[in-house]
Amino acid sequence: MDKKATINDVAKVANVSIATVSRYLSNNGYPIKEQTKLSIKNAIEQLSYTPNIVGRMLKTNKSMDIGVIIPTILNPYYPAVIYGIEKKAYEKGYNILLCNSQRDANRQKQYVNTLIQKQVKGLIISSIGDDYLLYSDIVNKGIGLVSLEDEINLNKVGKVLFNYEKGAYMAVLHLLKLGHKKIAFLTSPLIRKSRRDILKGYINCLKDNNIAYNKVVEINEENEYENGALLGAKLLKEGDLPTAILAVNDMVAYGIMQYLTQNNISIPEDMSIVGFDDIKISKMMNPALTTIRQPSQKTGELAASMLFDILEGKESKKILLEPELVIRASTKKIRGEI
Amino acid sequence: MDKKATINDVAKVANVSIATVSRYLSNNGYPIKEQTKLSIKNAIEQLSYTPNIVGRMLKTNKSMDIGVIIPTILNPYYPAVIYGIEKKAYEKGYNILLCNSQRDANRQKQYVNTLIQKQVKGLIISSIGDDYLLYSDIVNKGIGLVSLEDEINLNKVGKVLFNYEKGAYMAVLHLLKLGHKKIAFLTSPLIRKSRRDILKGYINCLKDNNIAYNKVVEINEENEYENGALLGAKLLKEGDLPTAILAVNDMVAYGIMQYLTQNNISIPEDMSIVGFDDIKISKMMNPALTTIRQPSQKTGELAASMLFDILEGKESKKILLEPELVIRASTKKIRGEI
DNA sequence: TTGAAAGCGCTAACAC
DNA sequence: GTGTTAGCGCTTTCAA
Repeated sequence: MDKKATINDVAKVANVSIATVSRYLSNNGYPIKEQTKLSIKNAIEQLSYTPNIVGRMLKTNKSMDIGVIIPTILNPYYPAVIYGIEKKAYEKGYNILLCNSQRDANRQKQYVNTLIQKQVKGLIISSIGDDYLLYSDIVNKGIGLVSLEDEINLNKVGKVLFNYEKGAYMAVLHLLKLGHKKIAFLTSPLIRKSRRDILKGYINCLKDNNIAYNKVVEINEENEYENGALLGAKLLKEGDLPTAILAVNDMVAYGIMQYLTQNNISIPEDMSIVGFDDIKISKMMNPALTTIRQPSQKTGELAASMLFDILEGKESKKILLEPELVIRASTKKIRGEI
Repeated sequence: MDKKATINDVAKVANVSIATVSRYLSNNGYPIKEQTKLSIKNAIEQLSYTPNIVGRMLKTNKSMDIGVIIPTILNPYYPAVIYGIEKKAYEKGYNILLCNSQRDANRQKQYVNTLIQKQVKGLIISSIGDDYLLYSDIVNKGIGLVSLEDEINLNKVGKVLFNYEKGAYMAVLHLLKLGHKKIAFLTSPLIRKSRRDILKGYINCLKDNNIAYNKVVEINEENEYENGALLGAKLLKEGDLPTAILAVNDMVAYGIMQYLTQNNISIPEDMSIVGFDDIKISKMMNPALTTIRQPSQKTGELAASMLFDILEGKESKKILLEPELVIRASTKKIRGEI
């Protein structure tokens, strides 16, 4: 492997100064003689020179990277968000440094610090925990910050939020209308505001409709795909079964469905279930999942657009996306109801 | 926003030289008086100083970024690969610059060049096209390169491959054993070697078993989720229907299944279908998808490990992962067969 | 139209 | 133990 060529090498070969080469590269209309251009062009090809952006960054302090921190790429909701972000970023010439926090506050903090050190221009984060010192440090350093889902309630931080509470309310209402009176909420650890908001919506809807029965089944650890089975098992063990379930998200709903089916509880005949997210495959499941739609790709696009607005000096905004109930086949009228 | 503090500011506040601060930061056992350490520590906190890695990179030429280029993050196979890569990268302290080529050779080239400019130490790519000039440029610049799926047949390039041909062969054999004699292959554009290898396996298995019927349905464009419906429609229009289908991947299989079901062709009663990949959700589909397992997360881990080995000066390797047939409920004996 | 040179933030060789 | 300084690759001001 040859050592990488630098602008100096190009200048030497082309027999011009590095300033001229730099001007040629920046291609900003600065007048250069055609012949000079040509010899620089040749030198670049000959050396297969690629500019070192690090040199430029140090000089201009202009990075073209943004950081994206998500809980886990294994839940298909997030790839869709990333897709939206990348779409906008690509248009603007930005690259994405992708980090999975694995819902670990320490790991998240580590990543944030690394990203700051790497001089990212902006950061889009679906955050875990509420380390406001960390967040305000980001902002104070002039790094654009946009929060997803769990709001970071700070000035100058863009927010793309979702009305989780209302979504849960709609889901439970749907079940009530189908005649269900025993509805449980099965959830991963309630360590995120978004999840606690879903719980709120669940509780409020029951209260508003004078339903006494409520059952919240929570597990202690994030186990990704296994969450559903754990929750299903815990539910069965506790007894006093519900007739319907609200799951904290679609992936968990799948796990629960699979577990219950294996245990001879059929869906929706014996148990109705509503998910949360509406990831792409939910409509292809069988039974197709009734769920609350959270627009993932749009969330990503909005977040990226907002970030770039902030970087261009515009005010940070707060967008609240509204839920939509998507009724499919995993919910039905309770047995005996007409 | 305050301007970011630099090592100079810290030195000034702590009343020491920048060299001492640098030594303090590098934390490599170089002796520093405890008291000096303390005042530097205080200065850093006071200024909420974060080291600028760009300065260090320029000096040491040691980046801690690797690039990852995949076709599309919307196919859940790739998030799983990324998960594997990130796991290993995190252990090594590397960050990931994520790029979706969208299966566009130009876009891929653009991303590669950007990544080179950004001085990534290595690159893991599920490549599109065969721009060998581009690939050898990467290697010549001393950047570690590992190719996934479609082999980049160059020296010093690590390869994590999968036996697509054998996988397809196994899938078709499975269908033949179930009594199917009319088996079609439905595929996205055959622009990738991996897809053409699947085609080969399909053809060879039919040939080896003296089956005359063969039908390859290919569409012209990548349409992500809509591929399946397009393929299903094209299949029905052509007539002379098969009794079983091999799909180029699971996502496409879902699309086909959905389309056929909507058109009153039930699976597996009227049509058997085999997918390719075995993404997580395939076992949760209904009918659960019979498919060829391609170990996604492991692919990512192996690729990352191999890349880091290359960066440490070890020989590049070639790993061929073997397929596994996962029989579920989307395939059954043909009508009339015992 | 071009070149010389300062300097971005940092590390490391060398000096004390 | 600590400081001085050159220089990494680049942009940009100033001068010619």
